[in-house]
Amino acid sequence: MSLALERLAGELAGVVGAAVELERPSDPKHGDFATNVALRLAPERRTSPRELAEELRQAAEQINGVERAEVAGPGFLNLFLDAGWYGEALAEMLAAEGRYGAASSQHLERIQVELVSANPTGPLTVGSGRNAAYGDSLARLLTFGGNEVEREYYVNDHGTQIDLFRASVEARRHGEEPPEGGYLGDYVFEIAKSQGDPVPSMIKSIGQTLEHFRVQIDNWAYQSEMEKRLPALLEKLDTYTSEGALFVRSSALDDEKDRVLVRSPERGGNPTYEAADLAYLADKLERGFERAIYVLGADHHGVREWFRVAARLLGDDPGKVEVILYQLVHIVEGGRTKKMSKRRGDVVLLDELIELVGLDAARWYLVSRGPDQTIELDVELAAEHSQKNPVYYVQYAHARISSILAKAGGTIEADAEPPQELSEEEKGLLKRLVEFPNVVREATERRSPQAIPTYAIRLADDFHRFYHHRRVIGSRAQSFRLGICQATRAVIARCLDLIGVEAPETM
RNA sequence: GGCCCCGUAGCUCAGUGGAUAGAGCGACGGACUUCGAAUCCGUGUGCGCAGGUUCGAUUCCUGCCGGGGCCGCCA
Repeated sequence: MSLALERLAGELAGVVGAAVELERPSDPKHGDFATNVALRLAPERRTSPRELAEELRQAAEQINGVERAEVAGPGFLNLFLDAGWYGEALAEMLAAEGRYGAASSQHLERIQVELVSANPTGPLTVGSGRNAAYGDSLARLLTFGGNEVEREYYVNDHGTQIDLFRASVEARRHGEEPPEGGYLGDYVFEIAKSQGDPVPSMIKSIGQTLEHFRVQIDNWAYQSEMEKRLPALLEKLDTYTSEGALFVRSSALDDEKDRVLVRSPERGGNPTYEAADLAYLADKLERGFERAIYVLGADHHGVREWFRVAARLLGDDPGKVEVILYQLVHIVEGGRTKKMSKRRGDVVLLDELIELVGLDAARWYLVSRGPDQTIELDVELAAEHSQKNPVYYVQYAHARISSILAKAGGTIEADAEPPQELSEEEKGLLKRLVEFPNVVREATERRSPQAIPTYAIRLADDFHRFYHHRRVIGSRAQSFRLGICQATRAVIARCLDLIGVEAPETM
């Protein structure tokens, strides 16, 4: 929470002897900030909520920055703050510069975020784009919070799907149809035009798409490398052979069944994906990550429990493993919905979406929906509406402020005296800015980066309203208002950065 | 059959154990001699259904209805 708000909450907590949370009521009549602490505490204090609130009210009115306090409803305490408090809040934001909103006291960790990890059997789809936009934004939030974060892409470069992909390309090179279960997409024809193993070049092209999408992968891990660690790993595990296949006794650790790690000779004798998962997790944990976050599509829902079991099989803490599932992206064509399939070739590529709606709009769009929500993407509609994407509304506010600050010239006084009486527009905007640290904290804790674009829209909204009603340059409160502009611009820029979107000076 | 996600405005979606549930799109009407009109101001309808927990539930729990997804020696 912002320091100015923390100070208020702290002083109230001192009075009541318990933690106090201050929230911003939706109705301004209910104060600038309010707390329900009396309601929560009344039962254990054996008193009525209103009585407790009244006690708190009298103490609150003695606190510096509180203009007046009211008890309302069943026992809410509503605080009305004076201009001095708003000045304090603004000074804090300006002093913190770009760090405003970054967490200061939480437990920091070394975190790995594994994201995308799509098979290199074709270009990235918008489904992978959703994974990338979500995972990267989460990584940015965690980094902003002070954690040490690494983004990793796990490449399935070995196995049935890869063999089918190579065979499909090879077939097209000879003008033949791909084999049963092979890859039918148009891109296979393109790849078939060039010589050599299509897998390495596909991996390279995926990397380029991600880089263009502003996702910086710190490390690429390869399934084939992980499988090399298997023999040593298998010796340490409780395994047995049945019908020629090697099983691990995972059911002993609450898994729903024992898992095959190495297939029987009749089935090729190759290690399964679960085996590679296990070796890969061992590798992650050995590298010292205190938390391994997997960002996976909802179709991987079945493996969620497996990763936790895997940690236990390795004798490590399953609490270090965090699996985040996001629902799939479906494509809508002519009013009909269908699931994407890379094998069938029913896909919308991430590169296509970017081309169609623009990079910023694509990132904004894909991160704006909560991970639990299925996205139904109508490409035609998306292209048609792209100019109306709220990202431009937010970027416009940033550009507009940049223009004002350029016109005003000079430096901003961090401690500009607030006017005697603040307008509703100034208060509204400042209150929104005061909320920012909480928004960041909750977005991070709840793994909900979509809260950032939502907040950014509200902030831009408050700014545009302020701009229309209150003149900045040439007003008596110019210095203070320039400070507000400066702080607003910094927070908008931060929001956009957290979701990988540009903050333009001009548009 | 077991498990996961969703059901909020005409549409696409936010949101929260609290006081009158929001935004964008769409529709209609206003506002540029003044810091950027990609803007602002105004006009409407809604938490799938039924119970439970709670001072208070759209939010948590259970059941039902409806939609999507996963349950293979596939990845």
